[in-house]
Amino acid sequence: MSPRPDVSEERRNQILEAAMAVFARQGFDQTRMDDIAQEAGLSKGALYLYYKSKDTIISTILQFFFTQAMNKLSSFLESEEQLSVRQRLFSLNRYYMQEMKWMTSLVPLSFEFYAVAARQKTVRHFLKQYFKDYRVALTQLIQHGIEQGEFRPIEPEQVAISITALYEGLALLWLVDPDATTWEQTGATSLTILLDGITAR
Amino acid sequence: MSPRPDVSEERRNQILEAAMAVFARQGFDQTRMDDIAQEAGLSKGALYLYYKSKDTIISTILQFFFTQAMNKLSSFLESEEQLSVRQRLFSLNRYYMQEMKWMTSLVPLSFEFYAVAARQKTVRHFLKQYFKDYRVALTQLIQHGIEQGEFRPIEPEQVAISITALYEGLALLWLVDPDATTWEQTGATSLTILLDGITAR
Amino acid sequence: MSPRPDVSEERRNQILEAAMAVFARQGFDQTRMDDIAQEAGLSKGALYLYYKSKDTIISTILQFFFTQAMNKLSSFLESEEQLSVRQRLFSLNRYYMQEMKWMTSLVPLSFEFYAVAARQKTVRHFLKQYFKDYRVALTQLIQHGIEQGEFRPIEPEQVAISITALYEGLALLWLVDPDATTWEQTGATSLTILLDGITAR
Amino acid sequence: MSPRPDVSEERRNQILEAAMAVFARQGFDQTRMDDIAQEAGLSKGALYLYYKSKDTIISTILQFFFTQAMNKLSSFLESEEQLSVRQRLFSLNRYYMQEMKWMTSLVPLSFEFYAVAARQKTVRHFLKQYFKDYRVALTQLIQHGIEQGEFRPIEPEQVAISITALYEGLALLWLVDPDATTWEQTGATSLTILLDGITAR
DNA sequence: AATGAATGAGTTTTCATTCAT
DNA sequence: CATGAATGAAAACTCATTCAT
Repeated sequence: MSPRPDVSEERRNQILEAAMAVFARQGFDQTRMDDIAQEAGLSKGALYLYYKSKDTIISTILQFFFTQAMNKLSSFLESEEQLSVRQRLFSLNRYYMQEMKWMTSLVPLSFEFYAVAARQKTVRHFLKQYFKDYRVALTQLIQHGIEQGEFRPIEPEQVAISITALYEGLALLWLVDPDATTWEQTGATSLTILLDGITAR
Repeated sequence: MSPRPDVSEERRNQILEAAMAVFARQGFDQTRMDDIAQEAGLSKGALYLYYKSKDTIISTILQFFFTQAMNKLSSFLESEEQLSVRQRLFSLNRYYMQEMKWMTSLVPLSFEFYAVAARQKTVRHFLKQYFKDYRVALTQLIQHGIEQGEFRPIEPEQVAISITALYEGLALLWLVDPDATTWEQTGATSLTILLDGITAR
Repeated sequence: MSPRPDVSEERRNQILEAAMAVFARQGFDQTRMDDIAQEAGLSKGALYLYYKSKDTIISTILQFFFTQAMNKLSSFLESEEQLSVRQRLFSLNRYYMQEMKWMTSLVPLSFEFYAVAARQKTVRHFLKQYFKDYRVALTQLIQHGIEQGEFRPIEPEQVAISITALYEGLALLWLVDPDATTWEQTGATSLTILLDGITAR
Repeated sequence: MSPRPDVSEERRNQILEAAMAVFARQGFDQTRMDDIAQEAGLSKGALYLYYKSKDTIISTILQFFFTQAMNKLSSFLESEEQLSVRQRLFSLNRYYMQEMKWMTSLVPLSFEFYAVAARQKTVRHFLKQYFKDYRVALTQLIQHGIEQGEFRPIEPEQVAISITALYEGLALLWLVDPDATTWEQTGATSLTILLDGITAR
């Protein structure tokens, strides 16, 4: 009479979120299935009802995490089309700097994956595609800036790479020393310098 | 005095190098003491004659690895004092790009440490100091450039951070996709853009 | 009286047959309650409505399986009383050889029980009784043959044991190598030899 | 100075014997690696120094057990060539009946393997070859008996199968009910009947 | 009656570390 | 100094059984 609602999807997310939290805190290898279970408020056995193995959880997170990051960039670039490229990049910068606060706990996850990428082909290939998509999106934006006369004629892809590298590097420095500087301002300053370097005069 | 030469130091280095190689290949957690012993051509027991534990090996590598990186930067900055700051930075860039080739196998090690830094205070603090030293050194150089009139008056520390972040980010992108671009050129271009952004006009 | 017919017995048999099929295929220990449930087309929970535990299912099968085997022998021996003992044994032989075909899938079950018998007193005792009953029935038949002058005076129980052993042994050889020989003929030949050995001359 | 003797072979046998004892007592699936370790007087870890897995131990036993059984038959058949075939078969019978006593604890092992054979191709194939070798050896002996005029012209292979089946069946009956009869005599009687059935008159 | 989600004790296997030789 | 056999404390994963619905 009362059809039990399907809790599968809910459980899968519940486990995924718990796993992300614990992985970010302890790293993949230092995290026990028991830790995830406890964080999720489930039993160890329940984990295996929804995910085949620890590796499956990890690779599900990999996809979820970077797909979401890419989606955020895409939707950001699609918006505010009336603004100048420079303005849109600064807007993105502010968005990232603000994200930092609640992503505090998730940035470590990125670096877990980067470490794994060095030794696992599948992870490396996935991230390769992610960074490629990221680069392509930024390249288009820079190209647009060149066409609009905002930037001087410069290889747009190289700029895209520079921007990507800059932000990944800043994330690392921030991870290691959150109090070293006022990161919001540092992000803005770095972007300013870089854009000044390509701005048409 | 002692008839036999002390091989302690030799053995310690032998183990360290073997460990670095294997750690870079497999990651800290995926590496067995057996793997290190085999790579070093020693027995597992011998490892414990020279290092108290696996963790001790790891933290010895941490110090060796980043201290060496810092030393390289220092000695680089001390040399070529007759050149312009811009020239010296490009020289450093060439040096790094060239290092990439033989450091191919060691870059993963950095990212192992970055992942660990997220969860271990001691590692994080060590890296914090490393990046601080790095930042200070570059800040001095930039400051010198400003004083020489090469660069416009800009917060030199922010530039130092930007440069550091840029190169760490490039290392990551290169790790994930070594064939994505001509990294030597990309390094140079990125630096060009950045320096163009701060060059006095 | 009850509007709904009692499906209990039906369910119990449904489960038993499913379990026999799966046990024969995978062995007791390698069979999951899930496997039985699936084979029976029921839920895992339903199994526990009709059987207290996996062990209960197994011991119910033990009883069902060998009781049925004994019943078959009994009813066989009771029939064809007008024939000679020799003829009745050959008739039984043909029956067994023909059974082999459809019992193909259940012979493994016997050997599952034989393996268990070695370590579980209750199973061993049950089989002990089964083989005793079997022996007694055959002994009577042989005794009858002696009295009829078909066989020379020989310890009838020893013959009964020999016949039982022979058929159990043939079942094993057939299980291990179904194509080694024409088992129907081998069964007949073996019986011929054995009966020739006790036939009055 | 004192070269440590290689204990590998010793350990491997030590483990094998312990495993055989425990497997015979508890069955393959009911035996824990801990049980074997304890029986062998070693730690669980030590087991894995000498055998890759539980399955490896089992299949090593499979080979050891049946190869040894075959060797015993072979060497038995090669001896006493001056005796009649009948005498040699009775001699073998006495040997087996006497073996029973110390094999008490190992017969269960056979039936463990027979149960596994039903579901594992590799085990089945191994046993298939074993029984084939066994059959061939006995066939030669029977053939010799026919040529010597001891037996009437009868398909020797069928007789070999009958003898093999008879002894395997007797082992089963004995396993289930060691006290049912005087097995030494039953073995002799069974063989007598069977040989009487093929003896030239 | 029936379901199937959830549990958690139990099992195999791994591996850092020790220590007798 | 050096070895490598041995240890045993984990850790991933399984599955009989329970129970809310």
